Amino acid sequence: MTAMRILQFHSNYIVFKPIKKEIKLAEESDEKEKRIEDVVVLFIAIEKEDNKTLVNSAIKELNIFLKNIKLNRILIYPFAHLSTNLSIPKDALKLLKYMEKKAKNSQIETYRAPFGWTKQFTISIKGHPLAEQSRSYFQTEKIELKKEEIVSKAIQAEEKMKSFWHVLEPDGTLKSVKEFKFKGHKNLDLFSKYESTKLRAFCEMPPHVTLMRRLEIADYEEGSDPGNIRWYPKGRLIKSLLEQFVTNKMIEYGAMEVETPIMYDFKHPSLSDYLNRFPARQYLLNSEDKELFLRFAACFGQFLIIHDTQFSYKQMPLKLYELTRYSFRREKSGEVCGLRRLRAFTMPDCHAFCTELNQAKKEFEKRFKLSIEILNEIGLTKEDYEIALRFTEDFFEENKDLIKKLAKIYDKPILVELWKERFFYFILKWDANFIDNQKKAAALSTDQIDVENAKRYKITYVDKNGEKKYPLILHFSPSGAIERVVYALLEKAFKSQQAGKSPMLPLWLSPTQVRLIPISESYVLKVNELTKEIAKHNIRVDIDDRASTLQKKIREAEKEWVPYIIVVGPKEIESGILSVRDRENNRKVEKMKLSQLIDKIQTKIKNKPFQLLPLPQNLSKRPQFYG
RNA sequence: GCCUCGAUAGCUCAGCCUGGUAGAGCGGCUGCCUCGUAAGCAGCAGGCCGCGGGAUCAAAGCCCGCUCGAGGCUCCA
Repeated sequence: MTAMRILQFHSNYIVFKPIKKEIKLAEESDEKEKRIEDVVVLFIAIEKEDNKTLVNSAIKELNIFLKNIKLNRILIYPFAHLSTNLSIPKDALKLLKYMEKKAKNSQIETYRAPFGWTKQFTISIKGHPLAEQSRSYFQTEKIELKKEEIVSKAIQAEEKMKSFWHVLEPDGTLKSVKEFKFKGHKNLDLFSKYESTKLRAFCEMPPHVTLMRRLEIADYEEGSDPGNIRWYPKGRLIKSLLEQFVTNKMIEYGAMEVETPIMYDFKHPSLSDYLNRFPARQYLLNSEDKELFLRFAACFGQFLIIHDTQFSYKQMPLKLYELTRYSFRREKSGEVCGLRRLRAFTMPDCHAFCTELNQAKKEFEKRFKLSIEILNEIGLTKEDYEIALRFTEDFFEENKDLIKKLAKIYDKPILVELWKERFFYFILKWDANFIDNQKKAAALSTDQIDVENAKRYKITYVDKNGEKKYPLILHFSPSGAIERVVYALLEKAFKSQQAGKSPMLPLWLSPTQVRLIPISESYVLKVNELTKEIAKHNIRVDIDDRASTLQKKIREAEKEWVPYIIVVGPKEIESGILSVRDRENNRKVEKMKLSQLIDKIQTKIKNKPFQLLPLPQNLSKRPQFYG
């Protein structure tokens, strides 16, 4: 069979130097050392049967390859040692020159090492999978046949997976994305484009990263793996409050909180099957004779519990809940970003085991409402996120009632991803997506109806007739990863700042809720009494007792996003009327009694968890974690 | 994981192209000021110029590799 052999390397650089002419026909050369950076080097031996047609198809393939690796530079390097069937030098040189011309004609930056010389070379080859290739170019008919086979298989797989994008209106009508008018739904438009066309915007450091550091919430930890975050006291407080809040909500909903291990035996029979389908993103660790992996969700722990649990239709839907601190996913290094996408994250995860589809649908709807409520109480309203619903054509035809209900509950257009056939383990899924300042979407809450894993984990319940049956499993995260909620709150605050408002966190999450600023040092002692009085009412209050000016202290409190700032001097001490600077109300100073302030705050943070200030009450006693 | 860019004082950054003594502002410390709603004044301390290698008489600077970060690609069970 005729074939042209090319050994192809994507190299960081190649240095070569012609040493000695080998044949009469050798080209002229200056015999100087040449260096070419970031180049695809093609080592070629021209064989007897090689011809222009083969060169043409080689260049064609090469073009595709270059596009793939986003490079446009090649070096044609005659290398006789590749073959024992070399053509005569005259023909070989002719063909090499033809190849050079063809490459140049198709806009490739082309270099060629001289023909007919012994050359010395050093090459540094890149590490990616496509960097080293040996290619053979066959006669044309052969190539086409091969391609056709590949293409038809790819099309089959793609058809199955292909997504059709629609928008579901609150009244339940389904329109294709092309038909839908996005006017007035800017974020949905962005989201649909993000999902379907993968269009990305350009920005510098994500705003929330700058903020999480400046506000001493969280920071990167270089001493760990990328995507593992350090949390400073203020950040730990915020995160802890969110964790408590979501957990309380889930217990109220009727879920039973459990705690399960973070690492599992790689060889466990129920787990290995599932794992081997997705080996790419796991953290693996070896411990003595065991191979373990870190969980990437709470599924394993809860499934293993429920596998050993006796339950019947009478106890269903049965709900288990766990706040995983942490779940681990070894996301690709280029995807890890700030608090948006981590490798170690805190995930509230609740599984509901349902008897059959009707029960699952009912539960699904209940949780959909619950999620919207939870996000809202956290401080993320329907305006802050967009919902996507994903299902198969069949499911939609048979369950329009549920889809319509969901549309009505959300009361805002929903992006729909429709598949011809089921490809994943679920038949229905929704997710809430936050659109950030870089116009990137990040999923928060999500729920799905899983029809595969009960069988895989041998989870059964006993039905009315005493028979063992596989339940449907709902996978629910009421808020999404807690880190991601913090990210969304910070990005939201930045958005409001861009809109000319004072950025802030919700009052119940603000590390300092009230800051007292004594008018001068001589008032510190008296103001301290006031601080204690306010702290008694479960309000996080602190006092700026540092030796600095009043104006500067106010500026710093504003930069810290403190919701209420109170300057205290002789007037306040005598009258008992406080001048309260209210951040939410455009930083206007309002006069009120201490009891009024306490009432106001307590009303606003009613039903939210409380935790004490995690820092010294006196600012003079606080270290500076950042800046 | 790939491509491109970046890393200099606790923070934000200049210097790098064209190699030859390490710079500013903020912050910190000390002193003065004792202040009425977003930056008072002065002085001092603070640097393995991300890490490792190379070429050079000489490297923050040039070359190679690595780590971490950003954008893009890809991916997101």
